[in-house]
Amino acid sequence: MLQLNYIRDNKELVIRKLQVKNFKNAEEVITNIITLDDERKATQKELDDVKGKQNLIAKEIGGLFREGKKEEAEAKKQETVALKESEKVFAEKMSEVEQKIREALLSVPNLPHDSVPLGKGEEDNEVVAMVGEIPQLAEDAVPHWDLCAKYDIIDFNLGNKITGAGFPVYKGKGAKLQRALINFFLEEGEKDGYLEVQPPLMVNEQSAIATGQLPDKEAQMYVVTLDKFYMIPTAEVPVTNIFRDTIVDKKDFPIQRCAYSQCFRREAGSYGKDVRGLNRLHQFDKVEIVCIDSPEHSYEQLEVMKKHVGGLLDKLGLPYRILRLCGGDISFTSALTFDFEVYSAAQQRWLEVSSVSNFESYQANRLKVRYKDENGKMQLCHTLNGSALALPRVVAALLENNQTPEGIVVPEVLRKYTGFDIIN
RNA sequence: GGAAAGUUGGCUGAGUGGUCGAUAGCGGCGGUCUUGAAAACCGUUGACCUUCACGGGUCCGGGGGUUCGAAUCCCUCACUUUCCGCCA
Repeated sequence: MLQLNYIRDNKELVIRKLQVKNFKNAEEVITNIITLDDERKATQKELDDVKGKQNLIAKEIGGLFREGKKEEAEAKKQETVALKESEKVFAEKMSEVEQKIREALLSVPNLPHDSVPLGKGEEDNEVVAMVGEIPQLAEDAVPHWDLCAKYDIIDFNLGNKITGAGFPVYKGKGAKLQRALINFFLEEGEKDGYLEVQPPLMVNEQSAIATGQLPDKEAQMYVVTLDKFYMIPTAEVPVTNIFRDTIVDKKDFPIQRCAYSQCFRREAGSYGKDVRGLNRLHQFDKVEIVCIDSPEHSYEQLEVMKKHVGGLLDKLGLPYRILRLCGGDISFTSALTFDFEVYSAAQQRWLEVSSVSNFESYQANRLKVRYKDENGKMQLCHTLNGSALALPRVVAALLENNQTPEGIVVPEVLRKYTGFDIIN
């Protein structure tokens, strides 16, 4: 959520920036919010006045009773009758206006950073880096879903039987490869100063609202109806909510957390080649990194996080590119996002394996994560997060890119975790 | 699943209808003492809305009610803890 005072002070800038995000009717929506807020202020003043008068009378009555002046006190009581009536009217108007403001603010996305390019969709994203060599595969190279079947390491049909599409069963070396990647990612995180946490996989409604999954993305989550819990779509939700309603110490910046979790996404509306094999799953494994920092340093921290994510891919020997998402493709809550995509050589496709974002104070405003600045003033923190990394597509690329006539070669860095160097 | 007790400021914990935004301790900040630190002592220390300011208002888990007046009484919801039952 944007801060109302910021909108008031920077109306033109806000409207201009919202247009970069292709937000419709920016001018109208923003003008309306300010008008509503003016109304709120006026109403509050009247309400405060009425309450002030009542408080005064109540005190007088208290004094009169103590002095034993009963009749005078009773007379005073009459004075409050009219005040109570108008209090009711103003209070109703107040909550009505506040509700309208809240709804309007929730509908406004975060403002994009100055560096966010204009654009409508993914075709307009800016490629900022290309790292590694695109592997040249043999003529008979096959996509990962064939390799999974050939070596019997990931069984999609079995998952279909047990649950449904998008819930594969990992077997033997496939399962071990999963464990190896998780351990590798977590230990690399620890090396770079991230404290490991293991969060709940279900969250309550409040947590889902705080990080922005509700109300807009409700259809993407699995819901435990009996208890009204939501299966997490990413560890970002529980890990960021660790800090909900807290005042953190600026001495602790940057606060860095990493967490492995399974993630659950309904992925309503997906179809075709996008969902083949490991490309898009309903349940998948991911190590997430979450940071909290001051507004002054959050963009520095974003670079630090990018370096961490890139380092993981370097070590795995996967070719990748980094995209700066354009206004049309960047998420509702993000100010600046870099996507990391690995090249999956048999599919000849780029697959997104990480998304690293700075949310500035947008999430923090809903979460109420604050710190005291040098002057002792309360300030909202900046929150950031990124995948480091999501497993399935990393596995897809590893299988495809490393296939040889003898089998699939396990990257050097993973061997101490897998205990084998080839899948055959 | 059954029963009981709770939810107060950064933390612990008083307060059961009127100078209570709230006693006290811890912690934090400032100071005295000290070469420095610790200890001791003194002072200070909640958030939010509104206002140029003075000031006014809100907040004692959430919501509603009673009352001239609610942290305090009533209703309701949520959560926590303890005991019993069940159990990885």
